[in-house]
Amino acid sequence: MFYVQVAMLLDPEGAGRETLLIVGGTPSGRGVVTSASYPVRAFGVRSGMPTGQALRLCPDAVVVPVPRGACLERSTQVRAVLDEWSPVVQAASIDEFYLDLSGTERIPGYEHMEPLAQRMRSDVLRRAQISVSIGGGGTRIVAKLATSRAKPGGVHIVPTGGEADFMRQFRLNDIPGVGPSLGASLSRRGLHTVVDALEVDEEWLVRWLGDARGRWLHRRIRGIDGSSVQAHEPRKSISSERTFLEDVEGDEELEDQLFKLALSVGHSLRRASLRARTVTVKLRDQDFTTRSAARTLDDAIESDTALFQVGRALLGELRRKRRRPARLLGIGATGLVTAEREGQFEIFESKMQGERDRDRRVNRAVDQLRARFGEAAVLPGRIAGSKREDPDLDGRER
DNA sequence: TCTGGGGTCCTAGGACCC
DNA sequence: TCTGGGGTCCTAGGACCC
Repeated sequence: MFYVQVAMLLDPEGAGRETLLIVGGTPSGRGVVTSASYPVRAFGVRSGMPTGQALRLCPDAVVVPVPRGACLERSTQVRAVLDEWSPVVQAASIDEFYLDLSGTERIPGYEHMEPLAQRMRSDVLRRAQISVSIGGGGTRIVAKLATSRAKPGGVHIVPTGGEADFMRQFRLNDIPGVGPSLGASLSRRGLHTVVDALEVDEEWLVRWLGDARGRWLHRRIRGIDGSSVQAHEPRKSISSERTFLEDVEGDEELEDQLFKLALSVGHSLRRASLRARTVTVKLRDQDFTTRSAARTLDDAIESDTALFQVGRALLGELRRKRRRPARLLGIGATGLVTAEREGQFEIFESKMQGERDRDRRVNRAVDQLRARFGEAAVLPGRIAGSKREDPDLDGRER
């Protein structure tokens, strides 16, 4: 419900008054449902569903776009409150956090956790205006499933020692990590519920699902989860992609689009003081075939131009292999290293193949100008050329 | 009913190294 | 003289999550 709550807070007179609210892409475009209010879900609307289909199920629903910036802001606020309640808070997504309360169990028993979680919930609601659900348990997987029992807007604590019993009520599809594919393959073997799967020896799960997955499921359905709560996991990738309103055929237009995406990824990299060693380009053809091409460089890069140059070569490879109108184009950066640490090895500037120090300085200067005077203050020639008549740009800004 | 955008993790095969 | 074994890195694709 996070996206729906933020959309309602953002527009109290409009979306805030709607009971039947869908947050997601426009029905005329190519959007899907990101989230929907509970009354809309009663019509069978689910997230990920094409907005057009959702509106056929619930014709009176109002669709609003995803308020991305506001969601990020609100997520930060929620986290700030949670940080006061637990020394270790891990953000699992924009609207999901794990808190490690180890140590507090010495105070009293689990009965203590229920009122604690209730106070936490009230605090988040009061200070961030977001209603959260809280689940508690001895492992991450149990806590997560407990949260699903707590919804909407409540608390569910699984007592210590009650984990295995708690798991028995779920279907295998409910287990996080069991998606459509694994679910179907379990279903084919007659396994639908946790109770079904508890009957099966680990050896058979391994034989059916492979070593890693078999052992993983065997532990998971017993509520066992080896992973711990980590406060600040470093980012592993930064990407930007776009589904076009209409499929794009021309190579030149694709390159223009790629350039814009590269600007966005470059900006995110520099803001996070990161550089990337690997660049990946993703292309989805008209028939939904999705392909990608990647290249790893000797030196990590952070400038828009370097990202674009590598990306353009990769896009060329993909287009040579298969030439169809493109539905989606994306560019991603992985193999991330912090800009400071990587910088220590830049002894021989002239040997750099990816980008020059000059590229970096130009990009950082442009970032600063944009931060001060707005996004349109400085535009690359490639984009500015087509915007010469843009009324938003007066002479000073150009 | 045509299918978003931001991510993480896993796997399999090939190149390469000692 | 038919063709070891262990390891890392890279690429492409796919499953899965919110």
